[in-house]
Amino acid sequence: MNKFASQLLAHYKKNARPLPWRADATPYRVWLSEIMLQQTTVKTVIPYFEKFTQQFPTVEDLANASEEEVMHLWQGLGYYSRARNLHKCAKVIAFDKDGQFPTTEAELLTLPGVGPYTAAAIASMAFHQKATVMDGNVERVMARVFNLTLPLPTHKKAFKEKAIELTPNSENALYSNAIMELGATICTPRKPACETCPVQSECTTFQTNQNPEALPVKEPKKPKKVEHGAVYVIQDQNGDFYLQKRPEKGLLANLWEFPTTGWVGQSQTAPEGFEMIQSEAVMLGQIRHIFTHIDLTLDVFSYQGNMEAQTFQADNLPPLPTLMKKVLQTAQNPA
DNA sequence: TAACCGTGGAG
DNA sequence: TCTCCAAGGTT
Repeated sequence: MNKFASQLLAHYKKNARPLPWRADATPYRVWLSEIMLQQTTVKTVIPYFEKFTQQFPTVEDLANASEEEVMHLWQGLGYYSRARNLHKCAKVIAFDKDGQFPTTEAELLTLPGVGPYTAAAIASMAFHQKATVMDGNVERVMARVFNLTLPLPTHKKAFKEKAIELTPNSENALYSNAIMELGATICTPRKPACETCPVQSECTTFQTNQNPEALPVKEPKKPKKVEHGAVYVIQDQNGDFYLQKRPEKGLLANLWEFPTTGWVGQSQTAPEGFEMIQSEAVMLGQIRHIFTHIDLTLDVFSYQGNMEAQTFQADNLPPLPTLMKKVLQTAQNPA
């Protein structure tokens, strides 16, 4: 085993964080945690992981749940296509594969919601196969250890080749956890703890006294679209809320929302579709919500009346995305 | 293949 | 307030 891997493993064995999915690393629990951890921090994931494993102790339990139940538990975690793919994948495993996860990277890669990173993670952590996990943490560690200044994401392949070079033949599950934990806790994007790093002797950037915060180099991102619209919090005579389902594809797909106008790129909002109530609706304030690719501002209106949509009691609302929770918050507590 | 797809925290 | 970005995948 190379020196980088052995030093990293020695440190990890003494300092590993006791994460819930590590104690009992069954394929089901590893898979579930890895799907949740896609672009999501450990701290955010933990309560969701606990909820899911309590409600669905096995992949069969998850497969037999309703879509509504799964979406409800996922509420607030974001990237909702992950939840739909999670449910789809559970059904494949439970009903087509006799409850058994495939054990190789190539087979795992065919499952819904499982890409190159997650396939490698499951093969390594659940089945103890040799696989190289490649995520944002590992890219950053490789950039600094080898002082790679090639920009990402164009040169992802070069980073992966370096990561493969360092991957040990034994203790692969521990190593995969260890290198990501290094990136998450020591080799962090800003203010990395190089003084306490277990692999500083193997790190070119540290040894040549260069600035680790400058790495990895990333190509410029496209600016977000700025959009603006209006949302109407409409209550009937009983105080029940009118909600409608969003389209099955696209942003916040298939989730419930307060009725909104279209979103446009100007600062002026036309009450398209709500002309009839616009004159009587009361504007309560604005909310702003930043998505990955959209900077959205909504004018929040309230109105007493009726429309053609489903009503819900205030204390029994369906799963709402965070955007719509902000709308509700504004309606209940106007600025 | 580049665009799309949430949310919360750090600095 | 703004930028970055976190155990990425799909189309």
